[in-house]
Amino acid sequence: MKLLVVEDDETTGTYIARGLREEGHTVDLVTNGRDALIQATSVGYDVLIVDRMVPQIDGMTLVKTLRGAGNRTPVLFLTSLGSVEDRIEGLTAGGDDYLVKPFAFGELSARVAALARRAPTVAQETTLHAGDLTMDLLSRRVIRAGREISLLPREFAILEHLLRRKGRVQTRTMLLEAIWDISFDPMTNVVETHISRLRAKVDRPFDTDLIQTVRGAGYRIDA
Amino acid sequence: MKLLVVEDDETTGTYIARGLREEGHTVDLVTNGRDALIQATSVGYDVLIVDRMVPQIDGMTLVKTLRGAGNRTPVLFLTSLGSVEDRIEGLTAGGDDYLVKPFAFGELSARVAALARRAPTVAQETTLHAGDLTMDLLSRRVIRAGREISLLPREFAILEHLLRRKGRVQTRTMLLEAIWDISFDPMTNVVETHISRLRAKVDRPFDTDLIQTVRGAGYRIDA
DNA sequence: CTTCGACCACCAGCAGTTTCATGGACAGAT
DNA sequence: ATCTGTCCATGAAACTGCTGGTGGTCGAAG
Repeated sequence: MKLLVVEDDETTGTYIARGLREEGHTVDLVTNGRDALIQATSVGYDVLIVDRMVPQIDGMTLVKTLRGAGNRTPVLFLTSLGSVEDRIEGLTAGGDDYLVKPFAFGELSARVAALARRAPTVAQETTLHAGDLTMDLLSRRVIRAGREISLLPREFAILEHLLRRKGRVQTRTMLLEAIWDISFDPMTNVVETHISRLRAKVDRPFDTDLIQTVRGAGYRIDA
Repeated sequence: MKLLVVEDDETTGTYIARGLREEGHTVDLVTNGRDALIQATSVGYDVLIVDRMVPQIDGMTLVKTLRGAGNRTPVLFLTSLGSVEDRIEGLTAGGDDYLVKPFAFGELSARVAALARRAPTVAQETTLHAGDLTMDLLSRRVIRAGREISLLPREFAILEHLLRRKGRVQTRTMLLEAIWDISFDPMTNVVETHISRLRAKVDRPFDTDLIQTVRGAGYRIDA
């Protein structure tokens, strides 16, 4: 099982990591929130073990950020704070379990195993690609050929939708339902307009066109 | 097996219902979307057979509504013409299969049986093959001998129709009804013209011909 | 067995229609 | 006031159906 431990206290961190490794798991250890975010988004973990109090990005914010980006990896919070409020906050932020220090290693191990069993994880994508274009869902950034492209929210949503369904034609109706959440024909060319604006930013300044029109059907980004 | 047929055309509806009853199934028949919704939610069916175009609530919306309510009954769509857009939606909106009218009853029967078994192969039937040619319905792409062929909507529809009925001769009349949705002779040679254009793209650049003329009858793609 | 005529199929080009792209105007939200 | 989302009008491009000429096929008659 692949685990990430986020703990700034060196002693505690290595102690946990060694214990889990002895149980046969692969363990990465980072000591601050930013590294944790990078690791968690670039590597697929089965469970994250996160100290509430770590430098740069605190554990709570870290998890909220991951959840916001669609990452559903189960999280076990470690904390020396044990107030009821803290627990509630931890659980509602998307953290799946909570362990108050000091704890017996056996309990940690058992909870990690339980979390992993409860939510068999598939590594979550946080970046989407097509050709020389990269979309980072966490930072909400789009880069093409080294240049950053700034997109409006709606444009971002459309591009994300197309990228997630790379190679498949998306009809106007599908887009209307997915992006605008309406299931009827608005009798206008909203979709065309937004596609046009998106193209102006994403395709026009570059040589090759990513967004393709499929006449009589819809739009598509090539695989 | 308990089945619900949603079809507003009386002739077709009773035809389907009788055929299925003769196979030993219990069949309910309704002629509009609202009755269908009521029936489907109050009675447990094994498969729904739904015409795309029915009064009050159209087939598409009906199924979406059911899915939204957590109903996972497999659905077989019946669609007469079917614009390209309609077809793509049918494949991805939660309907498990679709059948283009006119169809052989045997085919309907087989598909219903497959759906009831929840055979995953049916739902994934989004690519059609013949020789070295592959048609991907989702991406709306046709590849032959590694090369991509770009087809116009009508050409695409014809090729799809022929591929779905591989080995069987399709008469001009059948094509007119299936692709153009007209049941009279237009007194022109539309079909020939489009077949010709299709051949120019699909057959001429290659060694062997897929589309064969059956003199005095129609066209066929060999199995 | 060949020839002829009738029929059928093929195909290139044209023109009408439909569909799509785009720039600009406008209204609502922040 | 600025930014965002929507609507509208226009022009361009794509698509479709038709026409008419050409070539091929079949059967019957010579």
